[in-house]
Amino acid sequence: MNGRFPIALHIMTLLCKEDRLLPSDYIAGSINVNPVLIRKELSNLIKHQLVTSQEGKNGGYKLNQPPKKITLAAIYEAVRPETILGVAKNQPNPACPIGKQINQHLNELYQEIDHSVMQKLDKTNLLEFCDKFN
Amino acid sequence: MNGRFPIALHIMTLLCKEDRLLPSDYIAGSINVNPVLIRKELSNLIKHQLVTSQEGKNGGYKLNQPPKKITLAAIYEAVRPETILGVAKNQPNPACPIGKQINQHLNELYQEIDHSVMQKLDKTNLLEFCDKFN
DNA sequence: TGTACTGTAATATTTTTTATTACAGATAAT
DNA sequence: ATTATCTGTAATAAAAAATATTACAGTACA
Repeated sequence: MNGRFPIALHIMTLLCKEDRLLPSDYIAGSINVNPVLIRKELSNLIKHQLVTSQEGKNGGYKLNQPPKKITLAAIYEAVRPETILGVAKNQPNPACPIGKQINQHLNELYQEIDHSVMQKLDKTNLLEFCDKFN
Repeated sequence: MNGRFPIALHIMTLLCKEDRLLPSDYIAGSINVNPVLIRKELSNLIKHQLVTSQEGKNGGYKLNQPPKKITLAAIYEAVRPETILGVAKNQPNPACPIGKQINQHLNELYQEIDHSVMQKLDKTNLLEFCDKFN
């Protein structure tokens, strides 16, 4: 789980709750981060077909699917780093028999964990998550 | 899952595989990071009673329990940050009804996920993990 | 034709992580 | 007992990653 997930989920929650075109500045104001960062994450969410945008005046962003159809797993999937965090940057000593093999075994372990996280996140959809808010 | 876990697991694997007092320099050499970082993580592992140390010449570190008794969950537990990653540093706008509540709901979600990760990690012990190495 | 948006690049700043230096204290070997 | 080799830990530096800022082209509504 990385730092982008809370931002992506926050964005998706806003888009779900306020069922209209929201500009990036509005979203950035709620999350309290820079609008450019939000537009970048929105670009990514568009790429994953979770969001659509409308350019120009009175434009903004909205959900591309009914929130009931969007699982938290799909949101996580969109922000998940391609190489699993914490493994890729390690460069253990290849001369050491343990160091030489550890990343392979770590990757297997991480994939198993990732799988169980996805299963968990797949059980909740965006509408259900949003219903928790007063 | 943070960046300390791979290091902690690598340390524990080395201590398991080489059943003798290992100095921090040796461990650092296998992981390819600075020895002081290793000693810091070892301090933490000692605090969690997974490892013991012997000071002075020919000293070093060794496991404090038989590897069969040490689950990967116990290792993860030792390096898990107290405040859940990615939530604590977010400071959403309290004037926004969504922003005001999001961290609470994120925390609940993260705790659920964390719980399922722990369940998964609880199923493998250090000996089993080490047996995967040739 | 102006205004308010998106999209994106380039750069700067801040934060986090990791490395380095330094040294006191412990203990085994000589 | 003296020396060498460790741990333990603090203080600082450097590197890397995350985030913010600035800038501006393109789009579409009014």
